[in-house]
This record gives sequence, C-alpha cells and structure tokens, in this order.
Amino acid sequence: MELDKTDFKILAKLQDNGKSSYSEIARVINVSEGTVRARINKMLKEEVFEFIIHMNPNKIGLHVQAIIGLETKLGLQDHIACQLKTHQSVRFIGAFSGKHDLIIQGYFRDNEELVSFVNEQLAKIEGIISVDVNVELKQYKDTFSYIDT
Amino acid sequence: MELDKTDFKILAKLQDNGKSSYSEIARVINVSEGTVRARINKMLKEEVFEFIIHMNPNKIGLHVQAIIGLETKLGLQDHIACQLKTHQSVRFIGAFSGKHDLIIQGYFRDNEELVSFVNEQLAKIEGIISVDVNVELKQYKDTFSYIDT
DNA sequence: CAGTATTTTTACGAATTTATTAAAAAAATA
DNA sequence: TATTTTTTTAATAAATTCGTAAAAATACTG
Repeated sequence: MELDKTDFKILAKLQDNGKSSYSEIARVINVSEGTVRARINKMLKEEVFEFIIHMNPNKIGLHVQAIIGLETKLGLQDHIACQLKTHQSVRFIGAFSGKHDLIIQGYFRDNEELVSFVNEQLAKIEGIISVDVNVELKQYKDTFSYIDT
Repeated sequence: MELDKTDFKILAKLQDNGKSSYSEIARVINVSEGTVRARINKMLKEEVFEFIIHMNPNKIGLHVQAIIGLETKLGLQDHIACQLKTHQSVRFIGAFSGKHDLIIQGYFRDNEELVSFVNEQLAKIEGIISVDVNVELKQYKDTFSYIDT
C-alpha cells in the first residue's frame, strides 16, 4: 500500500493523540470527515497501524521489567519463540542476528516472578542453551513518533 | 492510585480494542456511560494508560529494526540516554543491570540508516565505550495484553 | 450510631461525532 | 477523448460524547 501526504498527516495527528476524532483531524488537515475516516479504515485494514492503549506497567503492579537474551539450539528457535508468545508477561519477542538468537522483553510483578519465569517457565522449554537476563533500572523512553508534523 | 475490579474490566476491554467507545464498554460491564468516562479520565490523569496508535514500522518504510546494547562510561549514562531520547529512530531506551548499561530499540529505513546511526550518531556521543548491535530477523510478538478478561 | 461530608454513579439533554450513502470530482485506463 | 474506477464531498440519520445536577454509595466524625 502506498501512503500519501494526506495519510501521513493523519498518522502524524494520531501519533500525537490516539484519541483524535475523525472530525478533529479533518478540520486540521482540511479535508472532509469522510475522507479521514475512509483513509483510517483503509490503513487499519492494511494493518498500517492499530488503535491500542499503552499501559504503564508500574501502575498495574508490574514493577520489574527485563530484557532477556536467549541462545537457542539450531532449528528450535521458531518453536521456542512460539511457545513464549503465549506468555502473559511477554511484551516483545524477536529473532536476531548477533550474540542472542532470541530477545524478549517482559513485565513482571516483582523479582520473584521474574526469577520464576526464568527458572521455571524458560527452564522447561527444550532447546534453550543460555539465558542472559537484563533487569531494567530506569526507563528513559518507550514511545515512537517517527512521523514529522 | 488503587485500581478496582471495574477499572480492570475497562482496561481489559481497551486492551482488546483501543477504540472501544465509553458506551460500548458501559454496556458490556453494566455501568453507565458516565462511570466509564469518569474512570477513564481519572486513569488518564493518573497516567495508568494512554491512548496511542501502534504503527507497523514496515508499512511506513522502516524495514530494519535493531536492539542495541551500550556500555557507557561511569557517570555519563544518564546524559547519554537523554541525548538518545530525542532521536526519531529510537523507540525504547532503558538503563539495565547486566552486561549492557543502556539498551535501546530503534527502527530504521534500511541497513544504511542503521549503520549511519551507529557510526555517526552514536559515535559522536561522548562516553560510549562499546556498542552491541542486534538486527531483528523476525518478529514474533510486539503487543501486551496482561489483563485477563 | 446518627449525621455530615465526600466521592461515585446515574440520568438527561445538548453538542458533537460517527456512519451511511448518493452525487460530484478527480484520477486512472483504454 | 471517452470510459471506468477511485476518491472526496455533502447531507442526514444514528450513536456517542460531554456537561451537569440529582441520587446513591461510601467515608468520616463526634
């Protein structure tokens, strides 16, 4: 799908405020409400973006965040990733080039829950060679606003 | 702030669909629209969550994703993080315990842009001792739905 | 425990937004 | 240039949001 100037203007507005109304965006970028709606619906269908909420983990009792690098046995990476995917605590999983085959980001209630995730949940998955746990001490940024306004 | 059952029901609905209307949520969880609205506004004020859009980087031309671990000179970590924060390409920055002092996640147009980020942008920041670049080969998950429905 | 204050929920109407759709305009195609 | 296809607009009906006052529930106090 080809995004044009109007699409990017819409995305720029939504990037600033995910709750902007069609009408509001329409007024700002000088097109009709119907145009904004049509384009948003098209982009949603094409999975250009999604409307979501971003929860503050701390505020819902998840006080420990970690990025965990995994070394996996050749051939088992995909299977391992798919098992991890179902875990409630896991926010991100990717396969990577570099030292770690898989990198995952997870949110946990406390250190105990993190430890149990590593020593119980991960431990029982076959094919994990090594685990490198990095615990977050401070967060500086967790937003993405690529599009210029 | 103390979140109760009703708050969590609201969050659960919004987690499924960030565009659910107050009325829609109200119908499902059997309270008035005003209650849903009041609680959402309160949670927004308390920064429990935000309404955002999640863009699919590929669809806006960002085909290279990377997680970069940095080793930083003692005392300069905070300053480095704050400089990185302003970068358009950077989605996530955290300070961590473990091998890397800072871990960042970034989205780039192509390999060239990633390389220029590392060799030009990072290179000119004072106090970075080492850089460990992991390029994403496949993404398995990038969503968070912690709350049970 | 009664009484008062505070917070939360509900309910209602006005303002606004969304959704549907037909016609106009623009763009693409032959 | 004519024709088809896509996109935008405009108009109106349906639904949602918003502001607010009253009712209900909860918390607080003597």
